[in-house]
Amino acid sequence: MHVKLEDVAAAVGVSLSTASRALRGNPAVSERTRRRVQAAAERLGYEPNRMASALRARTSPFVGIVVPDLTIPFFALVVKAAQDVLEDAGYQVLVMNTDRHAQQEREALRTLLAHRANGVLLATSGGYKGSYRMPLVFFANFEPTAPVARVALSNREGIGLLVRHLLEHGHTRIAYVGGQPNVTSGAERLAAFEGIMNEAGLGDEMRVRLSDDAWSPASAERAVVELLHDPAPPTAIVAGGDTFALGTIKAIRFCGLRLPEDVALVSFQDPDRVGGVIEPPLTTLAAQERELGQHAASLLLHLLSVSDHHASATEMRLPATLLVRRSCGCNGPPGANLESMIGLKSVG
Amino acid sequence: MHVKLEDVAAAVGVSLSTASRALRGNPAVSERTRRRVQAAAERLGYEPNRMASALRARTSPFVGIVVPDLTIPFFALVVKAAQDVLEDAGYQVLVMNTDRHAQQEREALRTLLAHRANGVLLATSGGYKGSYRMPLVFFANFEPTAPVARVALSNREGIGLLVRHLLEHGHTRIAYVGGQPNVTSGAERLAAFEGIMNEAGLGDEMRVRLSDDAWSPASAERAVVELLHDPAPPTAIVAGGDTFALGTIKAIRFCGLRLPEDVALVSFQDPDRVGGVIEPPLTTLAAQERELGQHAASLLLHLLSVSDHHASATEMRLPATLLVRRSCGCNGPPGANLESMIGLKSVG
DNA sequence: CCGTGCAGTGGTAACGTTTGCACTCCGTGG
DNA sequence: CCACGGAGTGCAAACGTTACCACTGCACGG
Repeated sequence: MHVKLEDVAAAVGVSLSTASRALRGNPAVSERTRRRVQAAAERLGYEPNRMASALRARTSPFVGIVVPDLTIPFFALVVKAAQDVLEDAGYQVLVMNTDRHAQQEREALRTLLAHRANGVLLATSGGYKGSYRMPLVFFANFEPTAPVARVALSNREGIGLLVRHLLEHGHTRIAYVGGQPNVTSGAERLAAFEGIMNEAGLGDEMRVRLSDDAWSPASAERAVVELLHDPAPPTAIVAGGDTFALGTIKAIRFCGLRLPEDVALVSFQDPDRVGGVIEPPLTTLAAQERELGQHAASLLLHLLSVSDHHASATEMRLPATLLVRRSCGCNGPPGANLESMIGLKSVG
Repeated sequence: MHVKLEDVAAAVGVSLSTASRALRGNPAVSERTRRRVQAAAERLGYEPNRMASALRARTSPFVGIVVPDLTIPFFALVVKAAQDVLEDAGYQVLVMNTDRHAQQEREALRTLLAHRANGVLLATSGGYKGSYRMPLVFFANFEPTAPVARVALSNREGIGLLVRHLLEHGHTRIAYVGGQPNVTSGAERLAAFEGIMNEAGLGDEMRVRLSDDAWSPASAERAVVELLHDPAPPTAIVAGGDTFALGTIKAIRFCGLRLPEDVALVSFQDPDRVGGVIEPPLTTLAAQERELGQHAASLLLHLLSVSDHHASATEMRLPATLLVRRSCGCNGPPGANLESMIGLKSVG
């Protein structure tokens, strides 16, 4: 069905070995022969069978990226950035979704093993148990006990920036709405919030509500409505992620309150990256999906190059930056949220 | 490095053939042997080398999906839906981005050829030239002249629903803001708008502005600001996609106008799927990413099963449905846009 | 008692590449 | 004139798996 090396060799009248060498640029073949072989390959539409090459050369073209869900903008952006880096390095990327199931994560890793993937980028949902005999880099969510390289956002530092900004505004009754601590991002952000509040002597005034396992805005909305009906409602809310911010906005509106006059809001991530049309624009941390993906990919490439993937259990954290906009009560210029209009994407 | 079939066979004391048969459930091997082989494979952590199997069995595990950009929510959702279907059918999916470059699209197709992909799902950016000797299904954007199966949204019908709704409201000076006609979605939506307006005898009152090649909201915003400064500005705007709707909203606000009182807006897609916090909620067509992905994948699976991929050049269109919300001027209940809260996703 | 058939197994040739080794030329220096 | 070396090429063995064919027992019917 497909034209193979043999056909090319026959067309030129050389042996398989020579044809192979000519195509992969081996200097042992004469200039004249190389050109003739390349011409024939072009003419016949020859495309080397990568599985056969990989088998013989005892190498694999693959690298895996395993994420909970590709349709979450955060992961889509990280995956794209990582994929670009890895493909530039000559690898073929296999993207796998786990749908947040540990079982599916294990299956994904087995599949990658079956393809003899050179390495894996993993945002774990809890399915990682012990080594899988592949170089591995955790990103975003990791297994704290595993001696494996990882790169993540500065969850503690980021929450610190957000909360301290609210404290500087004079808020004391601050609530946190975030995800379950069963993944790294949820656990670290929650712990950071509690730590800072206790440190500030506001342990009694803080309120915490955690979303359901699906990290849905709907559950955040319910939680915030509940919070706001409290006899002593919070004057400021910290959202532990973009969807929680969305739920919070809806809840505040639902209760007939004004943002930021009645309740201030800051969020770990901006749900409004793509449009900048939410009013008021949200005070959030700067987005770092590209950096996260690029760093994770580079780290994996490094591990692959040194080929000693047991040694490096480094941890890399991307520094958090606060973007003060208007949802915290600061007086930014009213109107459209212009600075977030960079790097927008659209449906094609 | 990796344990191979030979090791498993040796551990049990059977031949390679028997071990192979046992693991792939060939009924020719006795129950007792099968169990012993499976136990040994388990114990040794054997994972069959899919590239070797594929090579020998003259089949490939792969199917490709080629999209302009995975970080665009529309494509992310379609890809996820298609990937789920294809993986359930036992295929390994290779996702490739083209960044809207015809050249990158051609390279992606060549790469898939090199992996001997069984078939491809392609949202083309213009790189498709002639056959690539693989079963192929276009989705969303296709090559009108190529005799290849395709599944797409009902662009004409959808624009028809949107425009006619505005006409029923009594609007006559209607503007269209959309993408360049260099891809199917841009071309069909634009043509539909012009067709309906002319048909309604409003050819003179219609205005058309096309975005730059990147389909960016920023260029839509500029275009709409321009439109609104016209001596006879449009009273209603049709956005040809979600990003154009975003740009339009910002432009309307920037001009100090009210939505929908001063200018009505309807959009082909909803930029606010994920939150439902934009005020007022937009009148749009119902989202169909899942259906599109599933149908495209099923169609490809069908082509693969009949193994005669030259015959079927069918065209499938998903029927469009209008979701009347408030941006068109209809009196929906004020407040949060609740019906769009289904199927939300979050960062993990 | 022998032929037949079938269940179970092993040997081995592929699949399409890459690569170590050996071979053939030829030019050059001794 | 012969030995030597290097440039260019071909042969054949791998890579890990699957599948065809052949073989061994054994049970059964005639």
